[in-house]
Amino acid sequence: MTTAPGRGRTGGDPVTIADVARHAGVAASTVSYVLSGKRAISAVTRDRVLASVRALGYHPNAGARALASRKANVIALVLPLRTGMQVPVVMQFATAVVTTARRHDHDVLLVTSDEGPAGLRRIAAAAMVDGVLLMDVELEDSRVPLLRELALPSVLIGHPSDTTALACVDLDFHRAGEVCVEHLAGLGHRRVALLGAPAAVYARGTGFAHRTRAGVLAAAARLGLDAVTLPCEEGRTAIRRDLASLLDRHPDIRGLVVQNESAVGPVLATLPALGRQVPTDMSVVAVCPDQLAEQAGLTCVPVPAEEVGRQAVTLLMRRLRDEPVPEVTLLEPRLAVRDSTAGRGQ
Amino acid sequence: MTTAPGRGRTGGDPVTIADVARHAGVAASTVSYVLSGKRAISAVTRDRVLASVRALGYHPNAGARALASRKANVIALVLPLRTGMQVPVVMQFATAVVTTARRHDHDVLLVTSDEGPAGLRRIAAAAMVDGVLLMDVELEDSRVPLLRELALPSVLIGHPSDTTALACVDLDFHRAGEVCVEHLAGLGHRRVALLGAPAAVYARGTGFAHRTRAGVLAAAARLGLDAVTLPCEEGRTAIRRDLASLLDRHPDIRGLVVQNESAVGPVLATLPALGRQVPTDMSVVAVCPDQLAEQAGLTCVPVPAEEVGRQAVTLLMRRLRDEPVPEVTLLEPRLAVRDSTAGRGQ
DNA sequence: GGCGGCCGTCGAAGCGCTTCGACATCCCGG
DNA sequence: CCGGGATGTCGAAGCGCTTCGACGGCCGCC
Repeated sequence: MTTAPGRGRTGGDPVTIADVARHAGVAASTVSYVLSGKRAISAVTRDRVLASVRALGYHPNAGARALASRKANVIALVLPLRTGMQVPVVMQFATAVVTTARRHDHDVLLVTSDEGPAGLRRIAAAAMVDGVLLMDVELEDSRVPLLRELALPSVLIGHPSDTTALACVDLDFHRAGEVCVEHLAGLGHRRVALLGAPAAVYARGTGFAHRTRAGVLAAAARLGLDAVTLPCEEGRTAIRRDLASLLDRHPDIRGLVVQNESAVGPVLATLPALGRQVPTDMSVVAVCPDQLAEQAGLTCVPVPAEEVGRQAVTLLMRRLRDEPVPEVTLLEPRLAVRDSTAGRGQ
Repeated sequence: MTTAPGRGRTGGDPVTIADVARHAGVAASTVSYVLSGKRAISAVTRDRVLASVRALGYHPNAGARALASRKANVIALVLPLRTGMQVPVVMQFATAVVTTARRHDHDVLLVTSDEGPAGLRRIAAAAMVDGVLLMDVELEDSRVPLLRELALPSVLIGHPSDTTALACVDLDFHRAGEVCVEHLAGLGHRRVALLGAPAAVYARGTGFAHRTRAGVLAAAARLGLDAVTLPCEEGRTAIRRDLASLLDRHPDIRGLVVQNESAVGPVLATLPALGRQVPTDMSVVAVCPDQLAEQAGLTCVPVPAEEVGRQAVTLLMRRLRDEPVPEVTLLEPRLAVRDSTAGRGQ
């Protein structure tokens, strides 16, 4: 225990690997090898070094480590921080990402999409991160070619149209759409509608919106149901209007699939006002965060944000180790049946 | 334009400062000084260097820079990623932080509170960040003494009881509570109630909850109103129950202050069911994200998440430059009057 | 009994950058 | 016409870490 005078664990005096080496009576490289496990070290030396590490409160300097090893031990999380997105989902997702990354001894750098490709370029060129997690990927996403060009290990949340040489994780929204319709069909409903995302989201070519719609239509066709789909804007009054006009044009619809987080509440609030009790007159099933649906007693296909986050990080870590990963990982949707759906005549 | 063969801007070949120096025909240190502006450089040299920087697509290696300059140009954003928090607020806040930080040429490392003090220690000791933004600070927060000990530049969002040697930013929740009550009083209401955060939040000693309550009570006392305050749990049914029991015990309440994001919707939905039309029978004013209130046509004191985020980063940057900053920065609440409040007899 | 091989450790060479002191060069004033 | 302060540039010394090659000691094997 030869602690140099003045050496404490508190601010001001960063403990270096040389300090640890001196304290343990070994070479700095030995300390490094103990910590990284990249060479065999005798048990007795290892214990002595580890004891010194603890005694001095040593944490390797991130910059030096990154410089020497060419790994930052940081991943970037690129979030679509435009407002109006699926906020709680993003949050849950971010939590899962950070937690999982920490478990793999990595930290998370938060990057907003609106820095755009330049942001990615910068992050990559500065070697600030070893890999990237990209959220809210659109069908034709401008960042995708860039990722290929930069040869930056990445995992996408979402599902661009060309997934070659990428790694993507997503809920199987196509299947989710099918599951909703199958559920409604199983309850005996023959006419259903999808109240989808805002028109702008479809226009942007956002994968999940398109895929859900396709799934709804596919299942409807397969099961011989009548299905109509329409986008749905945000805001109480817009929703009310869209819903009213839908029911006006198709008064015999008995099943509603809602894929629009912010519409769930208003839809449930508006239906009774339009003379439809849920679930007696109208079955409602949503694709939305489970938290939201649970509160409202809503049958839904939850968006498994946490699971997606964990998977994404796991895949990225695998990529960082140069292990092969599947191009597309789709999570199987599950249906949580609650009180908002019921059979005909119940 | 002597580009070494094979040197491109794409993946694989990091461009170093030496490359730029060679390309521009100057010493590496000159390039550094051009980029940092820390020494005078002649216009002609500067332009030549900058041209080379652009031509080669040079971005300084973050690790090397951090190592040599002892600044990471990164700040940590410590978020309370426990669920059930004010999700959209957190998101808005995070957006503002990232955007503002980028404007100051800093990046943002996302850290979860649940790594706790150890996380802060690690980040600080590894010199990964130059400073820390701490959200969701409680009255007696265990991280506060640690911050002082680590001498880590920081800005707190929230307002612990002892702010000595700290820098805190927050909405003036005390004043917000007052503003709500003053508004209700101005409309002629004499009996008001505060439907607050979940009991657990008070128990945790969360500043904003306590302060709002204090503000409500202070204004009520000052203006001679009857005020009752009670916590409010989350979840539709709990809210309904709490609200019903409140109105049962105090049927003559005509003004309601709601400070619970997740309660806003259910409260508005439940009041008519309990025989109170808004605003005819009951005026409702909330302290919540404006987005939420706007949707519901609710009079509110918005939580200015963006503004707080910007301010926090600005203060932190100032701290990093060793400039003095005020210990407490309180943002003046403003009232957004909408359709949920009205005078008696209207 | 000697030698090849393995194990455990060390020293040194960078990683790419900043920064300090040194050194020209130029211009001004005396 | 020369000294001296700006002014502009350079070279070298690290920053703290990883990693490579080297090397001594030990064991087991022929």
